Amino acid sequence: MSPQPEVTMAQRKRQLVANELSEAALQLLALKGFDTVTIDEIAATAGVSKRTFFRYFASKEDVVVQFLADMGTGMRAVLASRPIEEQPSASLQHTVWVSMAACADHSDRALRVVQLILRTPALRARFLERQDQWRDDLAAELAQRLGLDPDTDLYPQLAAGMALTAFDAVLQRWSGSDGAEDPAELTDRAFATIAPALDSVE
Amino acid sequence: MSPQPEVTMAQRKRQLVANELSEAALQLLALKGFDTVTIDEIAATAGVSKRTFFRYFASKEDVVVQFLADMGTGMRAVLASRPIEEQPSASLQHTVWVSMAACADHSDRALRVVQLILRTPALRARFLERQDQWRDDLAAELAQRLGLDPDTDLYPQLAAGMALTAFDAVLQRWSGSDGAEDPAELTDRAFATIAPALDSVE
DNA sequence: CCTTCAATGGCACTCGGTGTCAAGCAGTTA
DNA sequence: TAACTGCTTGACACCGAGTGCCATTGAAGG
Repeated sequence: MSPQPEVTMAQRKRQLVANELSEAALQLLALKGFDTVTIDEIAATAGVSKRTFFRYFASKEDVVVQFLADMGTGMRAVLASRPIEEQPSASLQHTVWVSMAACADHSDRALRVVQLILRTPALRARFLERQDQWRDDLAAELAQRLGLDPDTDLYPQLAAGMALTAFDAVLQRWSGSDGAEDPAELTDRAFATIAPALDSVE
Repeated sequence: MSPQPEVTMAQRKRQLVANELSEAALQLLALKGFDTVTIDEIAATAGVSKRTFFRYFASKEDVVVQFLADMGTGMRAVLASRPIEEQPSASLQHTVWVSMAACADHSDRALRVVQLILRTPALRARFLERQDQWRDDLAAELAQRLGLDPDTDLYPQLAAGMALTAFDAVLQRWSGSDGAEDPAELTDRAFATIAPALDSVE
């Protein structure tokens, strides 16, 4: 009768502590501001020690930004899954659209997190850092798809940068409207502006 | 007989200490890596105390990134100085071109600094932060020039983002080639790709 | 000569972050 | 039940970044 449910109890407990920590951090940071809240405070609220906090998260910023971790590899995977015949603008638009949809899905938590990130300089900096890595990933994938040499052609890097510029703009509007504006429609509008540059390669 | 040469000796000394600090930091950081060098070390090399270091620079990253400080306001000023009839792509291209030219001018120092920034994660993060502010500035200037409402139109933000994407790509190539590639030519190529999107507004 | 003011150095302190170690506890084997 | 193993935890010491405070110095100025 399910002696080993594939996940040991230790693993479940670990996940539980991570959630506890994450939730405590989010609440405190949103309430009191990023730099007035100490890690001891967060850890104490979650009922663990400061040392344990750092066994789950690498830094104070990471508690908030961590949920964006695999979004980068996710974006590259989505882009890679598009048909090769598709126009770059369409492939990239779909890629951004999927990420926005992921946010809008659990908009309860995602919206709070995004708003906190965008209005907190230290967190926004980490977010930009992540985006920078995503750009490299997308550029590499684009170069491969189009058979371009990323060392001579500027296109992959520029196209990836434009797509993420669109993503950033859409995310900003979406969070600025408290989730009221439609992510899909915003994405459409942004790519309507950008597309002429993305597809101008022959 | 110029009793007050407009600059007091205290001011000159201040500038001198700043240079000393900046030079010591650049040399040590490039030599030993960003995180293995302590601020005490930098200060000692420059012949001052750690406390004095923080009277000149807000953080360890600032010693390196500081020289980019007014580049942002500079870019906005350049954009604002372009004739209004000019196509946005041309105005923005010129704006980026001026910044690159500023780098290429004192390429002795600028190249070292840029290379250090781009290959050091902590410094690159600060650089991205700065760029983020520049984007806001450029977007605001664009919106004003074109009579657009930045709260409804996505164009200003997107156009500014694309221009800075181009700037980033060009800077990366330039520093990657140790200054061998021509900044002006790189800028031309980048904007050749981007321009169709920038001028598609009617 | 005396005053004023800015720059400095030293010191103590907070906080983020890390290495280390001993203790607690689940699961396993005898 | 006892012993062993492996993982998680808390406590402690420690380092470096960054700040507040105060006493000292030295240049400028009356």
